[in-house]
Amino acid sequence: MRDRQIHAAVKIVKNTIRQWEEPIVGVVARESRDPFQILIACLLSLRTKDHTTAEASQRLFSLADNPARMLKLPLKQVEHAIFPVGFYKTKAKQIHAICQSLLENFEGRVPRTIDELLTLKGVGRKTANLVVTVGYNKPGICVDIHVHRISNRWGYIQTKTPEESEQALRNKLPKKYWIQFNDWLVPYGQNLCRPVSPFCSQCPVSDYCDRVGVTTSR
DNA sequence: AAAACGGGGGC
DNA sequence: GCCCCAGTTTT
Repeated sequence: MRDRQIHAAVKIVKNTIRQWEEPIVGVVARESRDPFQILIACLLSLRTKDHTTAEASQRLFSLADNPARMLKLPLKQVEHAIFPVGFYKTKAKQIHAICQSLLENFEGRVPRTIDELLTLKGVGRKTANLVVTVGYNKPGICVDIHVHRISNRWGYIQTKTPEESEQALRNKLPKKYWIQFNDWLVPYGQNLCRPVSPFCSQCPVSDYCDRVGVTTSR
C-alpha cells in the first residue's frame, strides 16, 4: 500500500465499521468513553474474546464504576464478577492494586499521559494508548495484534513486533489519522481481515492491499 | 527470547 | 479433545 492510499483506506473502513457499530473494548461503546471503564475493560480483555469481556465488565461496573467503590468490593466478589475472562485471580488483584494507586498517586483519577499510565501494574503500551486516545481523545497509536498484522499485511509498514509497529506508525502515519486508525482497525481485523483465511472478496480496501503473509492454513 | 497466567468457544 | 484468543509481566 502506498502512503497516499492510507488516507482513502482510513475513510472507507471507518464507514464500514460504523455500520457494524462495534464496541471499542468490552462493554465500552463509542458513545461512553469513561477513562476508568476503558482502563478496566481493556485489562479484562487481555487474551480474551471480546463478548466475554463485555459481559464481565458489565457485571463489574454494575457493582462499582469508580476506584473508591471498586476497592470497597471484596476481592472474592471482583473475581466472581469477572470469572469467565480467564486469568481472573491475577486480573482481580491487578484491578485492586490499580485502584489503590489511582487513589494514592492520582487523586482517584485515571492519569492522562502514557508514562503515568505505564506506572500501573498490568497496564502496557496497548492499554495506555487506548485510554489516552479513546478516553481523553488525545493522539496515540494503540497497537494490538490486529493492528500489527493488518498494517503489515497491507504493506504499509514492515515490522516484526507490535512494539516496532507502534514506532513505525508514529513515524509514518500522519497524526490526524491516529485516533481513527485505532477506532476501526481492531474490529476490521476481527470480522474481515482475520489472521488466517481473511475475507478478501468482501473487503472494502482489497484494491489497496499487498496481502503480505496471507495464508489459508496454519 | 520464552514461559506463564486460564476459562470459553470454535472446530 | 485440542488449540487459539482486543497483552503484560516475570524468568
